[in-house]
Amino acid sequence: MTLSEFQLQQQLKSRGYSITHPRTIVFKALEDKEALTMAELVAICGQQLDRATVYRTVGLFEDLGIIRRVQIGWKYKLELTDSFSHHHHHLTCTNCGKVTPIIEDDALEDRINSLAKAYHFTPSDHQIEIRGLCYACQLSSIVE
Amino acid sequence: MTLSEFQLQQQLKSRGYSITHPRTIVFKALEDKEALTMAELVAICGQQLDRATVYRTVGLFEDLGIIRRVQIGWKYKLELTDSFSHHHHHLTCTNCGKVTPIIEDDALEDRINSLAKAYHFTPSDHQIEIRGLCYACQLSSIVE
DNA sequence: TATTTATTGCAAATCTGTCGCAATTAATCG
DNA sequence: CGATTAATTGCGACAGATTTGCAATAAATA
Repeated sequence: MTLSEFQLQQQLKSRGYSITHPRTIVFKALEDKEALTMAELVAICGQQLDRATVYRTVGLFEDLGIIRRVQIGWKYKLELTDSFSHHHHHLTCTNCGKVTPIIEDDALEDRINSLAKAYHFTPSDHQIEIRGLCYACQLSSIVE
Repeated sequence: MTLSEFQLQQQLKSRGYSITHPRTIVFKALEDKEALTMAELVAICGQQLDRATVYRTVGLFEDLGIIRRVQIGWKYKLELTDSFSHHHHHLTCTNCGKVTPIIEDDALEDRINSLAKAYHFTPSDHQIEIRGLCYACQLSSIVE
């Protein structure tokens, strides 16, 4: 069992939820992966789990702060929250669709927090998506 | 005709699309407004336009860079892009759902652009959503 | 104003996400 | 470990969101 999996079990147990096979499957599907769309997640788990179960599990995990939704391109995707992965943001290539994670940047995080404060907000989470052309697509667009 | 409306017509014409009544209606519905959900937009235009037309127009406007989708809470909303409004981001209250626009902040924008550059990305757009508690909800949560 | 082509409305089809309920599984306790 | 209890799941049905084909209509062009 991975450390994250152990954490998951703690989280569930401490909040009075059972540790079930479906919940473990959904969690593993998201572990150490780039964000997935709901359709992708259902496709991965779908052979073993009912669609409704995947939806219910995602809902529960969101409530528990285990996963969060982030917008990527036109859709939202699901990924583990910072407790189970590393805080990061996303670069999306509008040409090829490739998603690159941006590792945490203190200057950026500080600015975000100052802004929230300036608006009298107590921030709990935030997401940033930068859309544009990745290096490969810039090169190929020059060639064309 | 507003300046923006003129710009819209230029955009459409220069890319070979017709300037139609439905397209004008959808554009006006979004002009000078907070971001709308698709359901809200359909409700506003729905009496004059077919649902399918609203969807098709939104798709076209996204392709043309006239409108963009931003994530607000768990849903996406639609708003005019920077060429037709002012660049801004969003604070979403996770308690009452209120959305507050954050006016442009140079320090933040600079950092975003530097990061994109560091990853060899040519950025075209970006969006930031900060989730948390607004001032009013912080006060009421203390009272409880 | 007539012609040509793009665009729209309509209806049907498809996805997405939700719900109630009976069957199953996990947790608890002896 | 096996029986009991309560939570969870799978299934089928359903409501809402989004897409599509096609005939009717409107915009652009000359």
